[in-house]
Amino acid sequence: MSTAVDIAGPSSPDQAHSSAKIPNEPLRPSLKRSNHPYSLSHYISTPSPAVDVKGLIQPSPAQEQRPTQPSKPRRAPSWPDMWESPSGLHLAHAAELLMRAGLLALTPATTEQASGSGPEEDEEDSSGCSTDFQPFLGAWFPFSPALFPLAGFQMGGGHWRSTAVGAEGIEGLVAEGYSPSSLGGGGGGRRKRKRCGECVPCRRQTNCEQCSSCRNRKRGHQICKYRKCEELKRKPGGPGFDSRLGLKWVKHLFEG
DNA sequence: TAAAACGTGACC
DNA sequence: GGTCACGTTTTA
Ligand SMILES: [Zn+2]
Ligand SMILES: [Zn+2]
Repeated sequence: MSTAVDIAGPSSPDQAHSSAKIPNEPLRPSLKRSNHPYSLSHYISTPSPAVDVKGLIQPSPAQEQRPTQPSKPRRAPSWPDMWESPSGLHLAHAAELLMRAGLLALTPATTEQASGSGPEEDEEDSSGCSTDFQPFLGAWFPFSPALFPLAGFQMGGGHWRSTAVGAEGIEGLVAEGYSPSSLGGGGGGRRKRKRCGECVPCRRQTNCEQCSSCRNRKRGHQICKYRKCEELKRKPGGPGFDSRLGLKWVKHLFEG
């Protein structure tokens, strides 16, 4: 009874509350593309969406117009980037093994999910983000879904479709790879994950200004609690999962 | 164990 | 150089 309410949270009256920043679009350029036309009532348990929608979604026309790509063509997510786990584990290796075995068919599971033909965004909080891949696993992946978040290989974070899918997928890219500069140049520095941009909190566009994070933004350096990405809330390696074990297992599967 | 504080990566 | 916010460390 709290979760649902939490999400709706202290619906900020309007973006005026969104602190100073959170420029009309709280989401970074790469994010704001995800201009979902959903009727908010989807993610909010509010009897009268019309009202909240205004405050939360804000159909700013400015968002509509896409200036034919920002000056900075967010480089397409190259595989290696996505495979690198935040924990330093190179999923690439595992992936290679998988691909060699023909298991990893990077087919975007977006077929209809993105089509919007189905208003039912079966997006149930966190599960929604990682569900994309579920079919794969269930179908012919010898791994349990729980294995995937293993090496920071979070579907929610680096949505696969981004690579294969067309413009839409790429544009909506939120947590595509990481900046090339930060990848190797950092020198062992751990990279930050990015919000998925699709979960309920991510879709929120305004800060509540009431939660502890909002009130304590100066010191807390945290995003509004109601906007905290569900994916980021999860531990990078999943609860009680040792990523190294995961890789070992993968190798073991293919190399004996 | 959760929350607060802090360091700093990422982006502009 | 400033802001935002993720990840880690410290504190309660
Ligand atoms: Zn808040
Ligand atoms: Zn999210």
